[in-house]
Amino acid sequence: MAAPTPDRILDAALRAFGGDGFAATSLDALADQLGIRKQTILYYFPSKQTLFEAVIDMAAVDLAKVFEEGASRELTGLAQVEALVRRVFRLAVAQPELLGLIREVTRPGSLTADHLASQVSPVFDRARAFLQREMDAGHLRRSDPSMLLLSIYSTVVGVATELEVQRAMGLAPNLRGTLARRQELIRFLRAALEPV
Amino acid sequence: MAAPTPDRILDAALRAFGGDGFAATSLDALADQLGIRKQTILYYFPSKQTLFEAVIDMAAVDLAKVFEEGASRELTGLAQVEALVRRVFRLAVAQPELLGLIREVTRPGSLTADHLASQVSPVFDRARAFLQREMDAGHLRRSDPSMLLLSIYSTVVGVATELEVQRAMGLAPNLRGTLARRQELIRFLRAALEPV
DNA sequence: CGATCTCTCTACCAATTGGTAGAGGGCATG
DNA sequence: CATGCCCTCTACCAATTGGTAGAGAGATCG
Repeated sequence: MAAPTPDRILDAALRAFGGDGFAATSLDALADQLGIRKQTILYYFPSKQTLFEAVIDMAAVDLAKVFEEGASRELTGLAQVEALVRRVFRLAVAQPELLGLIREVTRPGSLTADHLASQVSPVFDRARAFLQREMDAGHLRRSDPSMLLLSIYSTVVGVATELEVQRAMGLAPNLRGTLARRQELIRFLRAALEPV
Repeated sequence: MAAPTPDRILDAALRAFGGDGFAATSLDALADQLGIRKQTILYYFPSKQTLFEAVIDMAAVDLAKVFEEGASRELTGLAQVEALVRRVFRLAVAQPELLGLIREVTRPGSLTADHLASQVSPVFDRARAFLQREMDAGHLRRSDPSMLLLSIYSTVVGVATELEVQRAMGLAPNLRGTLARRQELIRFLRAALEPV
């Protein structure tokens, strides 16, 4: 109750947009869920699109934080990659909607893609530079850093996100299962990345 | 013009649902695009949900085909995995909406997930059994087949699907780029999978 | 006290949604 | 010709959508 209204709206909107998607989320439903009227939402965010963009901006900050967090620790090579995977998984458990939001935005033809891209690409640039440095130093097996990053990204987000696929494969989507999946993914990445 | 109306509807619906999502697709828009009336759609598919399920069934058949295609060739280990990756990429180029549809269905809480799951899980079972066999035979590095499969799946679909992410990373989303990405992914998988 | 500002509300609205009812045309079969 | 079936249509509809207009409550400030 202490949280200011705009923050509460952003929070609920993140869950709704990330969970159900932009089109499937109605302002009325959002308002109901918050115990306020739709017009209160429109007072702070003049249109649904504006609200969506605000949510993305907020999400981008959180995401950047996840990446930057570890950058300071000065771990090398695989240790850094592993730490990143752990952080993304922690995020996936704590805020699964945030990863869902990414998938919503990265839909081909999304008008809002640029919005996220401009915020996230510097983060990617730093990550890429890091990988390049570690390869040059011999701490990681050599390969194209951009594509390596894309592969890591896709795998981590995919494994962390695609609950239904996991269910279809017969993997129980509980916490223990998630941790096991994380472990397996790290082994997988290690096998692919550790220097020969 | 020769194609029967229901087939044309299914085709357009796959593109629309896979590209824009279920909620963002309206029957009116679909009909307009086909040059028919919405009621004609509702004649063949009594509700939007029914149409969606029909599209999923159709997609599941196509997907299963992609997997089964290679199963007969009796390639071993990595060669088989590589061939599969190539087939999925070919599919991603030819019918990107199909992969988009998967992501739509695998959204958490999707009511239609069971529908796809029941069709796809036998395919996964076979793939899992294959991996297990190849590991036992020493053709692949040993690891948990389920999670390995999930990792492969996530990576392939992710790399093939997330065009906008790629754009954000500065990778041009053209055909040449896609092929390069495929190549890098195969290298990545090989590094992770080839027996020590 | 009166004025202004901040916030949330009620009251509407035009447009779009998925879906129903049923007319009518074409074509085959009796 | 008549009957019935297959298909696509026009005509509607109730519900929901995002959004506008503006009232009113409460605090702040002169």
